[in-house]
Amino acid sequence: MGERKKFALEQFNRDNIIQAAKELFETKGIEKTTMDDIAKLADYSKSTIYVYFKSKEDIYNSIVKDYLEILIGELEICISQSKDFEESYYGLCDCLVRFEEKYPQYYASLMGEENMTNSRKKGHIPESSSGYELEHMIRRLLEKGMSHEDIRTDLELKPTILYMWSAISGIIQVAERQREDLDTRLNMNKEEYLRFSFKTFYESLVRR
Amino acid sequence: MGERKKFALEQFNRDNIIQAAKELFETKGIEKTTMDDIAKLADYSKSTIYVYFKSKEDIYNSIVKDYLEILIGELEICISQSKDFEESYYGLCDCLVRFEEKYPQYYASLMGEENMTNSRKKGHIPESSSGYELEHMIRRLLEKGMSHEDIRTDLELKPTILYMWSAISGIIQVAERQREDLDTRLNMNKEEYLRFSFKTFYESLVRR
DNA sequence: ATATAAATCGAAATAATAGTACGAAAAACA
DNA sequence: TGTTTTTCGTACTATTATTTCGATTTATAT
Repeated sequence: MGERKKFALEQFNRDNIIQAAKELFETKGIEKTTMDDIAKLADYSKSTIYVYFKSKEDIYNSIVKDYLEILIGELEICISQSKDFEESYYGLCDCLVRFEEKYPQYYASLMGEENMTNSRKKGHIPESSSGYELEHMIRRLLEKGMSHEDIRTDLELKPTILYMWSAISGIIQVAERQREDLDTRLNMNKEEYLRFSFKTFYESLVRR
Repeated sequence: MGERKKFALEQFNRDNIIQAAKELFETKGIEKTTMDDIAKLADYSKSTIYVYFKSKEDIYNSIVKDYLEILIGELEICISQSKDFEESYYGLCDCLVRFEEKYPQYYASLMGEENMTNSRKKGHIPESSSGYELEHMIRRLLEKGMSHEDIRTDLELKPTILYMWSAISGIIQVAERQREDLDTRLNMNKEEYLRFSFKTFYESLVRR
């Protein structure tokens, strides 16, 4: 009987909790947000929170998963609309940069740069490997829309795609980290530096 | 009077504590290592630990700083011994890869990928910006040993150095993260993938 | 050797917070 | 109306970083 309804209700409650947590994580930061905070804002008792999520990390991972889907959605649209490799490439770069700027916290998690509690704890492998999923997704997207005609003939497609992804994510990461210094050192803002790097990299990949 | 001696003693104590912490962090992991553990292993009372370090994070940061110096030392040697840009480049790559494999935990911190407690806490900027120092160092090293003759004439030197650094660090990061999958997907091991990527990138930079 | 100062210790107290326990109250349901 | 499910509230446990502070040991100087 109440199977579907029950499920819907459960989702409803989980969503409320996640919504509250999201807000708090963004304003107070993850570490400073307590389970009591979340309970209060979501207007549930703490016990109830623990009915729907088994831990704070569980909540965090759910949020990350949400953002993963958002990002993947954006990437899919952006790539599917592209006419050729060049458009896909720049679209992808742009998409990632915008996402990183909008949700730096979650971007880092999605990239596998970090977990909630930097759990490099010996032997503790994060259950939600959403971090890795993203890279698989990207590779799938690129493999689909890309052919041997698009890149230099001396490069093998599959390793090149991963290589390309490495470079792009490295560029974005460093650009963000060095944002302050770009101006001083290079007389460039982040925008310009990114354009320069993406372009230089693109041209190095394409057959000339 | 006892100025020099006092300083030496203080260093001695700090070193003992750091030594103990290092051991514990590596065996038990950072989070699972308590201040009591450190005190016991270092054979000091907990109160004394707090005389020399103001927090657990302070200890961690000191350790990271040590590794930063080690890495920088290795890089300096490796680059100063190189005859030309090609050697510097591959030496740098090799150095970083070896370091990353030896001390993955500290490598990540040095790279600014993570702090002890992933302190993306709002407004909390890590005091010890050792993360950023590394990048400056690398840039200095490369700028010194590199000239306009080494890279394509259409590229400006300074932005290119940062761009190069982005790509290298991205490649290493992704290679480590995807280590498991490289075999399945690319029929390559990490070693081979890295060689491929570094080489491809190098050739894209160099004037042909 | 002895008084003074500095370093260290011990042991208890504080504080913060994740997660648990469990009976009572409320809501949904049959 | 009786039964089941959900939610609540409150108190409790457990862990740990960090602080406090008087007592004790060690070094230094007179």
